[in-house]
Amino acid sequence: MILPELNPSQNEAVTHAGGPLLVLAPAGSGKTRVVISRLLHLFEKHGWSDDRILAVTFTRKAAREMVSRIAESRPSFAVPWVGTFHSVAARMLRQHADRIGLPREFAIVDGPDQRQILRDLLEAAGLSEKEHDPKSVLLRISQWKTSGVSPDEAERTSFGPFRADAGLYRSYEARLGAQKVLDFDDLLLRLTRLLKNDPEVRTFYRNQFEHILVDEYQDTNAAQEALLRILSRDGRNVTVVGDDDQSIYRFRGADVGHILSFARHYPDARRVVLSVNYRSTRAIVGAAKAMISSATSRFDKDMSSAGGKGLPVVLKKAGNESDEARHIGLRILEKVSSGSRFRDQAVLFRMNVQAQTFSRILTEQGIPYKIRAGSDGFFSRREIRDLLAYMRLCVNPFDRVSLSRVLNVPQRGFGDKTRNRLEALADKEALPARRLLSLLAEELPQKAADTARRFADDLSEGRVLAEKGEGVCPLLSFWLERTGYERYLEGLGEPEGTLRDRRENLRELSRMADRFDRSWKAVPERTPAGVFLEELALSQDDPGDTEAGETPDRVALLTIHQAKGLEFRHVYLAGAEEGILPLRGRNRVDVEEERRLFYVGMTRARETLEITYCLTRQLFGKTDSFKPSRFLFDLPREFTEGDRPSPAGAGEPSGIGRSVSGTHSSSGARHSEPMGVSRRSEPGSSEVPPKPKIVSRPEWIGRVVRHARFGQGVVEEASGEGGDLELAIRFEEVGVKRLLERFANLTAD
DNA sequence: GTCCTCGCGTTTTTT
DNA sequence: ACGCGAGGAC
Repeated sequence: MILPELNPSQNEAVTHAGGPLLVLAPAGSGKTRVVISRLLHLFEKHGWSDDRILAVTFTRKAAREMVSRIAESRPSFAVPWVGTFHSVAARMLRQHADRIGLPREFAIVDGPDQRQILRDLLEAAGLSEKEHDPKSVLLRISQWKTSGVSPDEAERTSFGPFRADAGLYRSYEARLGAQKVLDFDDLLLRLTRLLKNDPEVRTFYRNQFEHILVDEYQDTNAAQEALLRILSRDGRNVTVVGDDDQSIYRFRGADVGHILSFARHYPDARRVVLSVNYRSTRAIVGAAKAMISSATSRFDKDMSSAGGKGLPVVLKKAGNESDEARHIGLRILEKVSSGSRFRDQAVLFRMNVQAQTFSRILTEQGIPYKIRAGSDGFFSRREIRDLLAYMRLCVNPFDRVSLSRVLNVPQRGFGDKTRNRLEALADKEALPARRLLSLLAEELPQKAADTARRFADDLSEGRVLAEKGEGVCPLLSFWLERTGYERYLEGLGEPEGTLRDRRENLRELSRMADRFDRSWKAVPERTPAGVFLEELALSQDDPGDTEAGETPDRVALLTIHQAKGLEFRHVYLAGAEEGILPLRGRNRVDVEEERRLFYVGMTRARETLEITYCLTRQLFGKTDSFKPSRFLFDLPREFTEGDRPSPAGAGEPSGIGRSVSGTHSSSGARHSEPMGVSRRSEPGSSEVPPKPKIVSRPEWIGRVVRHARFGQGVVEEASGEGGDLELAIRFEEVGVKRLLERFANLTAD
């Protein structure tokens, strides 16, 4: 097959035959094209039918893009097995649900549901949310689950407050089981377990998929990696594509170690590096390359730009965040007057709060912009969650979270007392909602009992409607009408605007249901509502985001995380300050991940890149002064211009391990304002110290150790830096400490 | 059962 | 600054 438009390494990645393949695809290296070309190449070369290849992505957006790109190239292919890890797993699990005692219509609980379950469990256990923050406990539970630690083991190896967390883990699992629902982790874990225990199913899929391709492999977590391994023929028929430098999701379990050690885990894996950047100018690539090369754990890749030299990366110092925004606004207008559009430009920052200043200032300057809805997105709106809860109860009557949510919405006169009674009944025995309500009715006074029975009847009616399978709209309308939801909203006494928004959201939900019903094709043994709800559960997409067609001419205001995978002609990377980027959180920072984040931000730019930093900034209500980001010192003079920061020696970040700042600053830098002294590199010492070998040491995580002074603790993170093993250990008494294993003198416990 | 006030903590986000 | 949760008042 002739692929004339591909460069040699792209071509190698596309045509590689046999054996595991790792494609290292840095920003702008034509990754998507290579992925699509490879899939088409495999189809054509082998004459496989279109269900013989599995392609997994991390986001639905990426999956959608893959599907449409394939369709563009070869409309004849359907490629049914393209999806997210979770959607693919859900599909396989439903297929074989009977083998593991799951109903085919098992529901999937999302983040807010999980949090609600945990809150209920905390209350039942008499624990406070203060000491057991639901989010962190869930994170902990997720770590336990993904690393294969059972509640029993967790209880054995935990101590202090974690003992209680382990107890919560046990009851959390029990409650999910009783409700016949799975969380996101379960989708992967249960499938992996099924494949492990059931040779028939395992053989079935291993035979079905001639080839498996994984995109954004640097974002895989342990559960996904385990699934990939068992689903594939021991990795023989696997292609993974990714970029270790763009791994920015460690906080949610991604382990860059998977991509870094791919060759170790999959013997005779072939590695192809796509090293030509077709996106950005030489200046941008040069600056980004220099800055990421100071990272400690990465593949040493070469990168070159296929473009022209371009304009230098501009560094700009601003007095405060308003000045910063005003400056960027003016630059945006300059670009527009010289022919660029607003939508060619993007402002990138570390934290969502930073968007507020830009929003205010850009409005003043008359610049159109768009901000992606954050946590107040469509699917976290009360009206949406309420109606979805009603619908979910009809698909899965065991869903306690949904029942509890709508118990008193609209008001039925059920308060805490009634709720507790209901919870107690549900604890005793797993029963469908209508049975629970009938039982409850027996304990209630006449009037309340009638209400409970009416509610139970409504639920039965809704259930019948859902089972009939005539679509989502009838079910939605049923609940809207039966609950008098509009009247309920009116009675809330909220401001006019809020009420209007809520009504508009409900209309949007109806439209979504309508669109779904129109395109709905019968799936054996599944109800439309079940499929609809699964689609929503697996996509927390803002519906506004997915509206196709028009692309309004607006500047994009994005966090760097949101910008991943996107590109813009002109990028403004704002807030390049110590404490912001790298961010200094309450706990500690993972400077390496922050560096990659900075890198991802830089590499979004095609033509121009401007990086700004503020001397002072108002954050959390008070004004503080900030120092320029250490990463700015890694940008070579050759590719930059403007306000190069002068190294300030004082106030190095505390903690063990050398600071990055200064160590790698370009040796020839002249310091216009030599206020600091110490941090200059010796002239001629521009040699970067030899790259330490990797890196992530997952085998340490979860180990219980004893320290002479701090006592007993559990290892939360482990990474090798400069040949040393650095551990983050949570101690019972003193909290999290970061220690070098070499010096800490730890004993196993 | 609902409203109000006080105090605290504050990343990043997908499925 | 601001929102959220806990706890008290009505």
